Amino acid sequence: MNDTPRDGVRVRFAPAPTGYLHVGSARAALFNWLFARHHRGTFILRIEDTDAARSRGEWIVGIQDTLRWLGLDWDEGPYLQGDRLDRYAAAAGRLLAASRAYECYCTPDEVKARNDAALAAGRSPGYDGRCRDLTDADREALAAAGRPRSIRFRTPDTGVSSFTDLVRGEVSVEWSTVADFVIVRSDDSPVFFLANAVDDAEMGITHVLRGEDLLDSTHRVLALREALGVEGRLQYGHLPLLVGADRAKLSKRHGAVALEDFRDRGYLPDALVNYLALLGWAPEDGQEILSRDQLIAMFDLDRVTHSAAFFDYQKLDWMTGEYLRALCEEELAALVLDEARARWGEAVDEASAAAVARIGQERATTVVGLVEQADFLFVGDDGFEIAPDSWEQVAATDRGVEILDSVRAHLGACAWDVEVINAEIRAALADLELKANKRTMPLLYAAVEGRRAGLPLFDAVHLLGRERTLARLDAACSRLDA
RNA sequence: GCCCCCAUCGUCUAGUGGCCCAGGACGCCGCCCUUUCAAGGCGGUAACGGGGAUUCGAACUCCCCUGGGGGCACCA
Repeated sequence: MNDTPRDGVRVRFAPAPTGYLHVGSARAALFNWLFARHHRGTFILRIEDTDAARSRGEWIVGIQDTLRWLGLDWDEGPYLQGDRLDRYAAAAGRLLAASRAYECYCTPDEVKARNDAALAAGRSPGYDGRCRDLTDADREALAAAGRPRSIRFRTPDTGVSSFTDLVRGEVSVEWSTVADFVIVRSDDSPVFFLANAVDDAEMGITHVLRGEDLLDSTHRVLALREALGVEGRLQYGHLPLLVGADRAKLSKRHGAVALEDFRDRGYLPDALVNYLALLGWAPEDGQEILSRDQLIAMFDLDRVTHSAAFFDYQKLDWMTGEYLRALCEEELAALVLDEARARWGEAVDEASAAAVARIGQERATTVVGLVEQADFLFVGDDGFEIAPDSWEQVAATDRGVEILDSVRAHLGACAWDVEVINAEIRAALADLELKANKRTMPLLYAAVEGRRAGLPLFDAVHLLGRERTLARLDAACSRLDA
């Protein structure tokens, strides 16, 4: 597959292991992956675990599992920043020696208090530079007094920082509005900016694609690279944010945002990848259903959009349905079996699952939704019940008792074949001069499937078996009669 | 408070000065099909935030306003 020479693209996905993989991060990972694959470059996974207080080993594992589930394979890594602390310390030392950084003895609480005060007074927050020009004597005194020491990067006082964003074009800011920032904590651990700049340089990263929420921090990282004397060029591209219904950055309160949630709800990785790719990017020809290979072939940063995108669960559902319906019977049967066993235990047999897949495929939207429609089949007879709202709507059916009785009689001794069942039920209704339509059928659906709408009734009855079907018809009948 | 980014149907978007009284997709509405509900087919509703400027001509260029979002941590 790869006899074409690489053009040297090296990108990375660098999540902090402080929680599950957020769908917004996954989208960023996907764009990096697509970019790398499109250019036959290298996709690197790097774990930014410099925040010891929030990082957890289990998340490192979880993020990798989820990336694999999504099908985003990486070529290098995972590199853990926790394994590379000496490099960051060395870099900090160089910055200190060159006076590009300085030791700061303000505590986080003090800085925060001063920021709050500034804000309250109508001034801008941001480090006020108190420790910027300390003398050696000052530092000795502060250290002797037992004050903790962090290291801050000295940002330029004047001038403009500017870079060409891969998706937005020229982006610039006045240095005077950018405050000095901490690069090494008082416990000597490196902060994101430092580790990030050092690693991108040492790992030979060529392009960085990340969320727009990191746009402002780019100037600071670029300044760090410059101060560190990094040679190679690094190009940044900032992707539009994913937002919820209120247009705010997508978060937990908007619904499912953890990738595991999508997996648990029966979404397909291919469908999710396809949908995510269309959030902030569109192919030239407007086609929407795209395979991974097509995405890779067509992906182009020039076609990344600039404004925030609303994560539309409805469209995701539609797209998932498209993929489900395109699956072959065996593939869908396997998914149904897994989901049914997750819901109803190992007792669920393969044949039933396969049957559900076969009769439900053309109506499927999600695997979970499909299996829910088949609950009537998997639930034990003592556990079967008719959904209250369905019963309510169906209980008023004209001549309900007669219908149930008639159907019961026709199904009592006929051959057990879908087509025969079909004919018998129609005959049962014909006896009453009724037809199989939306006025009569919902009652039967409710009686047999526990809901007024669901999998095709004749197949459902066939799968359920005569005995169980008759019992349910009886139960519904006596309930209606009461 | 300051800084940055963004601005086409409800939503995702196409559109880079005339092909646009703006195209596609999801959703929604209607019809058809039909054993329910879906799925499917057909049709419909619906948008260039406002104001200037440039131009023979602006959704597309520039400016202002407005609106939305993001950032300003010893989080990333």
